[in-house]
Amino acid sequence: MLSIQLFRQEKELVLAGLQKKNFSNIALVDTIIEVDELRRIAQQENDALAAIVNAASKEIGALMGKGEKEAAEALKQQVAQHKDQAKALQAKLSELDTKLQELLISLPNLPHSSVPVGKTPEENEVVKQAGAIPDLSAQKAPHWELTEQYNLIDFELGNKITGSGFPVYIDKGAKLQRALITYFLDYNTSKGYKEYYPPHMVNADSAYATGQLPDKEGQMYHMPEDNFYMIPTAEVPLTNIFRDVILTEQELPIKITGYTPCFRREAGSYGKDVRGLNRLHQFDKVEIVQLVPTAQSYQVLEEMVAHVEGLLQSLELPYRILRLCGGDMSFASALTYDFEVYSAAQERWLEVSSVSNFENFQTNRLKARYKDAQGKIQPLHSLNGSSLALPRILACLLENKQTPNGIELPAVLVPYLGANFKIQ
RNA sequence: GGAGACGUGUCCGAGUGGUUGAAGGAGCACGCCUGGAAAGUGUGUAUAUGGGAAACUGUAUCGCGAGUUCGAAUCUCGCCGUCUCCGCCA
Repeated sequence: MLSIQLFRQEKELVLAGLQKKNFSNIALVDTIIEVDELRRIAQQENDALAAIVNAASKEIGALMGKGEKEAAEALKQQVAQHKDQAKALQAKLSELDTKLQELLISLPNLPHSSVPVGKTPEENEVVKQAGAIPDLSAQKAPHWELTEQYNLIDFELGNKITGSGFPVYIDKGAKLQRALITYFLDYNTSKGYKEYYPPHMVNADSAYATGQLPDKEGQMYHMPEDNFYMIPTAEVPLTNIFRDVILTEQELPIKITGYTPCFRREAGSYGKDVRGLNRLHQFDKVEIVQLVPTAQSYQVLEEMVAHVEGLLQSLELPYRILRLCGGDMSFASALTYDFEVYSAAQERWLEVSSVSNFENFQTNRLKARYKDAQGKIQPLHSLNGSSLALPRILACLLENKQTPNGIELPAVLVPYLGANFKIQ
């Protein structure tokens, strides 16, 4: 969440940022400033009275110790008079505290100055496009035909077992999936990311800390009996490793990676967007997360972009990099680069990675900080990215690398699939 | 799931209603000592929030939340977690 100091000191900046992010309820900014002022007054009143009561209580203790019972009793009577007022002040303070917290948590992050103005995906800025788009004149089947032809994925079977959007990977399809996950993790760990295998359900505190709650309440699968949420991305458990943690300077930068399945309800999606592997309720993804000192975060963001780009290049896929406009960015992000891979049979770009700098938006909620060499507590910035989301990568590999004689998979996968692995 | 025990600062560990934000020890940091190191020794060593330019200072925090009390780490209730035993089980 945004720091309250920002509202006190840089109101105009907050307003401009929210506008760029296409956030409609701008009036909340004034409400927050008002509530903050009321809260501070309430705290001062509460603290002053508490100080009086505390001092008197100590004196009562001292008098009792000296055996001056009567004086102690008299003072007790006196202090007791403050009781109702003290309770009222406390209640008021905690109410204002809660209210302020709720207000702050409902506001999205502010966009970085380089974020393009815009409301729709069409207004995202293409910063780079690379990789040759294959010539599919000989054969141009969409991946849902290829997966059926080569018996790699059974969508209907998934429908039977669970419902739509839960495909079953079979035989070589399953092995290819496993190979891609392992390759992505190896690639990440070779660049200094430490691997974690986290839980696939999280509690509400974790979902709040990374910003899924309250913003995306309806998008996550919820288990009401235990109040757990199925993770929509590994970002949630991976980032929450550092909730309520004060790191030392030597531990930085934090660079971690993890594979998890991801679960998304995707209510309201339909049509060609959900065909085949394009959009699923359960899919696999390998994630990278970094926690770094604030001054380094934008340089680290570029590093992460280059990291993901290297992975796509090694898979020999045509891709482009977008800088998302204010209206298309996620709730928690300050700057996001999306990676899209060209699906040559569908003739459309599919998002396969999203790399974001959250600045201190998540770390504020997380209470993740570090102690510098002088022992002073300093804020951190958090960043994350997909490296990579599996289904669309699989779809593009199948489509782009199809030939009349089968699928010609990229050479980097040979160590993971074996030299004799052929889809034909 | 049932029964019992327990949950204190970076760690270990005291503390069962009164100057306790919390004894003592370890660790860590800095200083002294040393040719250098170890040992020894001195000092320091939580977080959040409010006030203040700062020094400093108010308040809150002993798993979490509520309650009793002039006063709670200490008493009561609820929740969460850990350990042991039993049950079940991949």
